[in-house]
Amino acid sequence: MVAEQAGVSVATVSLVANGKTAGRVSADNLAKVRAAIDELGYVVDGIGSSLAKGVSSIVILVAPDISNPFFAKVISGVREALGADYQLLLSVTDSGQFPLAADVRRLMSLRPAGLLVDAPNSSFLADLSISGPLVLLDAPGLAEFAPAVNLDVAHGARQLAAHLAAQGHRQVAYVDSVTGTETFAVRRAAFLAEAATLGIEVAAEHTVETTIDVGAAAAAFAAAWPDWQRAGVTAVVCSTDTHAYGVLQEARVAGVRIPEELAVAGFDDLPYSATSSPGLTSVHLPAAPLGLEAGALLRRLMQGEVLERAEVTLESSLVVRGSTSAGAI
Amino acid sequence: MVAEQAGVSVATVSLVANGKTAGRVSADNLAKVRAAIDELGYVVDGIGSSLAKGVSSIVILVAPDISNPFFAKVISGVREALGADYQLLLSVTDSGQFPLAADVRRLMSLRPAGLLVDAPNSSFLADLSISGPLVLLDAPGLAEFAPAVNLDVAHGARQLAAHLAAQGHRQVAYVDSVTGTETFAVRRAAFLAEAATLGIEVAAEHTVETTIDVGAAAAAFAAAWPDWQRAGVTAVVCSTDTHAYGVLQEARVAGVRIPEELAVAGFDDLPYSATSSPGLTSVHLPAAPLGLEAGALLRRLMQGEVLERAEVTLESSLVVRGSTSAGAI
DNA sequence: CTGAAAGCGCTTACAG
DNA sequence: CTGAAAGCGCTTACAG
Repeated sequence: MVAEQAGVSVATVSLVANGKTAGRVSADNLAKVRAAIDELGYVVDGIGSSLAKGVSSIVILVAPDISNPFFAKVISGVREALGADYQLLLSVTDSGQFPLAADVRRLMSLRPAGLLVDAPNSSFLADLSISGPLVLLDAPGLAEFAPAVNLDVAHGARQLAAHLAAQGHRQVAYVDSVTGTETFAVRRAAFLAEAATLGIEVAAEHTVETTIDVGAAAAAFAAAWPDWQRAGVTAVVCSTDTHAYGVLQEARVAGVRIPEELAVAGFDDLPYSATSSPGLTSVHLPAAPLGLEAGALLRRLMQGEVLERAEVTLESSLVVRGSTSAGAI
Repeated sequence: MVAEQAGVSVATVSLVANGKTAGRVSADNLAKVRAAIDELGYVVDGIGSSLAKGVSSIVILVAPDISNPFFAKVISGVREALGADYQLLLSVTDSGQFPLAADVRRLMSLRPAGLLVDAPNSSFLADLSISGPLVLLDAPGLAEFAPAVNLDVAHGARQLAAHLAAQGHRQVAYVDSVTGTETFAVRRAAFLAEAATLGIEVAAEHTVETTIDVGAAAAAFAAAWPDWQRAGVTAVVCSTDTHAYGVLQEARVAGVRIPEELAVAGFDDLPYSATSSPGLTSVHLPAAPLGLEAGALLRRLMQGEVLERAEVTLESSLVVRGSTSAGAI
């Protein structure tokens, strides 16, 4: 250890570097060591430190889809909550695909201080069996596995159903996501349930599923629209805004007038939804607070607190724009 | 080391786990160790391994703006090139902000096998002084620091100038990005130079700068448009599509007809650019190839090859859509 | 308050 | 082909 140039033992340097000097290092030595550290530009070796301590200062965020702009806000929330003590690293997979539990286990061999898992499905969590600090994001119904911060997407979904009903829609189509993530099941179930009570029919044959991709959604809509139109469908709800962009795109190509001929709505309220023409009606999800709460929870866990079955739920709400309402932008 | 249950030494297990058995482990022992590993679900501890070897199997990708959907494709290209031998971790910062060299130095204490740095500026690289395998992405003019994979954005920029000139525009405004990334300087310089030779004027007072954010761009445009309009500006070029979305949004609010009254174009060709209404004319940048080439280069470096001043340049090209051409979608 | 020593889990010459 | 041993850079009881 180079910083012994301060004329003290490695033990003392370690104490200083870790700020554990309270009543254990003389002011004199403290100053000498600090000077040496500054001078040499010494940085504690993360690997050696991690091995000795048993954990690193890394927090790993596992997520199936970082390409989603929604996610950038979640990340900045997490970073804010975690502060400078921990390094946030993203485990990325091909978009929409969840990593294999085996991959995560390999990540765990880096001894992260904590793990954040976004939008997991239950089989993934069951496979995982992780011991360290773990917080789930957007994992409805999975609070049994670990503390979770969830979004009440159901609330927004019901608002959306009410909005469409108020606009007079009676036959509605649904574009679902193929990923087996719980949140999509909740979005759909909540919307369908509320729609049913309001006299809106969402026929099984008016439901399609695609990956979370503009092109895929556009193609699916193109294939389905003739049937839907014939059946009197006047609105389509998409499980994500990304799907909705595909529908808007294809609708423009096909000359379908939005919202007069077809109303379109999505979930997520991505930044572009305010920009598209017409603006996209969407269920707004609080991305930054999601990251912030999850980061705060994980932090407490990493500091040794015991949080059993902690579950925070954040509200969602409908933002109405021109894609469902001729009056709006 | 638990897997000694195979009845061999830790050394032998290590050999097997690292696939270095060629002529060093008997078939008999090989089988026994493999069986034990499978049975116990043993995973080599990354920390211990890294400490002994001196490097980990982590590749860190440092980037100023992962919220950009463009980036998702870059990442998937990198992953594809890197394969299963390396774990890709993203170092995230607040969007648009580049990490401090000090932060990166702390990351380096994780002993990554390699480093990928996207869109750096030269002062960041000068501060960095990294020794291990390092590849730059989208770092025009910085090939002196490390092997780099660049995008020939200048080519697309010139095409854009030619396109606008052909459409008869003579007074054009420019919306730049505030981040000090080289690529933005190149985009602007190439566009301005070509525009000048084609008789297009881009007055200094018709240039604004904002962060890469739809809202910020919209606000800047709203403030500038009255002046621009008075001065006869008929087209605005944005340094990113994200800026252009803000312009489109605000133009709609202000009742400016696109492209008749104002033509709008951007750079990046993000997925949403095909979806907006009108579609956004944009300089297409090959995202996935960028990641793929950079990953391949880094891989060679990590395997010990020496690549001096390697520089790969990928082409850009203009995609014309309705925002600059009434005939297009 | 301070330092010598053990130990974290591995890998790699080295001797056999 | 195989195993005992040293060492990677740190941290943390422990003895002084």
